Amino acid sequence: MSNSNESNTQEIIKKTAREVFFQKGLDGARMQDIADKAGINKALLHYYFRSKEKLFEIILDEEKQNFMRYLEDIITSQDITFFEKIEKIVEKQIDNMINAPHLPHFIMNEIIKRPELLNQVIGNSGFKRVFEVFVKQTSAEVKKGTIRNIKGEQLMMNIMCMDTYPFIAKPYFMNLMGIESEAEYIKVMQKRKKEVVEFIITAIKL
Amino acid sequence: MSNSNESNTQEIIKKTAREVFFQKGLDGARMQDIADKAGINKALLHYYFRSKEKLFEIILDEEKQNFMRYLEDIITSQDITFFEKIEKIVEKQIDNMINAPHLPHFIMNEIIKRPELLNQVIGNSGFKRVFEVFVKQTSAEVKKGTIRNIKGEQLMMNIMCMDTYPFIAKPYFMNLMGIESEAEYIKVMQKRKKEVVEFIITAIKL
DNA sequence: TTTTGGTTTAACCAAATGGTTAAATCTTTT
DNA sequence: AAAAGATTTAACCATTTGGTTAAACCAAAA
Repeated sequence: MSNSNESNTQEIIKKTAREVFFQKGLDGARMQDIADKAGINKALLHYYFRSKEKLFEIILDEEKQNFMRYLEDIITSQDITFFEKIEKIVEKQIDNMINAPHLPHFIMNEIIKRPELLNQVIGNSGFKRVFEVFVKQTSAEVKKGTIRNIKGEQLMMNIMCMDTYPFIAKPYFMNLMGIESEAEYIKVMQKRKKEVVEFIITAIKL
Repeated sequence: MSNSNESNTQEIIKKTAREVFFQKGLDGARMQDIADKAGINKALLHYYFRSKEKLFEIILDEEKQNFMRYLEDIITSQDITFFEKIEKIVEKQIDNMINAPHLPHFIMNEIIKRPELLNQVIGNSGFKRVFEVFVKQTSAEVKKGTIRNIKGEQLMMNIMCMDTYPFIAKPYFMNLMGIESEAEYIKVMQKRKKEVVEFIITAIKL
């Protein structure tokens, strides 16, 4: 390895650590394993990140920002219809899952182990406020008569369920559907986008 | 504690261990913690279950049987309509989640860490075969013209998503919806049953 | 060339943890 | 009362693992 790699090596470590933490969790992850997979040694690991907890916290901080934040723009936008919003939400959410398939499971995992994390993860995201906006928008659409009577909470829940769970239960669904490779599963998920949109729209449209 | 508790104590240990494993995972769980919460001591733990792995394996074996098996009766039954089947599947599945909320997350967690488990969990369940039956039934309904053109794989995926994910992301949804207690969340999930059924039926019915 | 900082090596420490053991105690059965 | 099994206590061991340290090495910048 060459010199002046400060940011480079640091990034390699973080990228590797992210993968290991995603797969094994905080407890299951081993510093030695991270070092090996990053192609460096344990001493250098601690040279950059003082401790396992520190490293974990940094990665959690970075990841939690990617968790749901992007929905704000779509939901608060004024120039598209409610149905178009749903379409964009589904597409964006599934795209994000394709890019970071382990994220929701990882986040939930750590929240279950240490419930204190919940506020840290959700609190800062501001998604709660956006969520309430969506709930009001849903009521408005019901009043307008564009969709049938449904609560925004349930609708958003259904959307998030259908976008997220196939990635949490990926190995399960892959086996069930006889899909062998990750690549093929991603293709199925790409196609699934418009299936889900159609499913939701059909379920609520009047 | 009294004597001749062989089965009794054994059950207490398993019940406690189940909770701890569900919450902390195999790596995060501590034998001392299990012993404390079960109101016994570490020595007795090893007296009944030789090792942590052994204990874990026993619990995993018991739990994986509760995972999805119950769907067979509903799907293969001849005397109810396709829509009634969906209704029963949703109700049964949500009921099961209420009784064992951590199960799917727990199972997925361990499968991610040790992919070899997948065959052990799904293979024996026989659900794959039942799943294929459902897929054929869906095609048949499409041909009959009772439902719109949709693949059985996607439909079943949607059903499982909406039944399961709200329990995996329970802390997240609770916070989002401003629900304070587990009991209240369960009530919401009870009500949700017919919402989900309505949602699905509306999404596919012609 | 000297200096600086990234990197390795290798030995080491302390704490946590799974697991064992032996003896004593208590309870139920015979 | 004696035997057998359940349970506790408490000490102990071996391993894993996070973390530290000191010395040496090496590449690039000054």
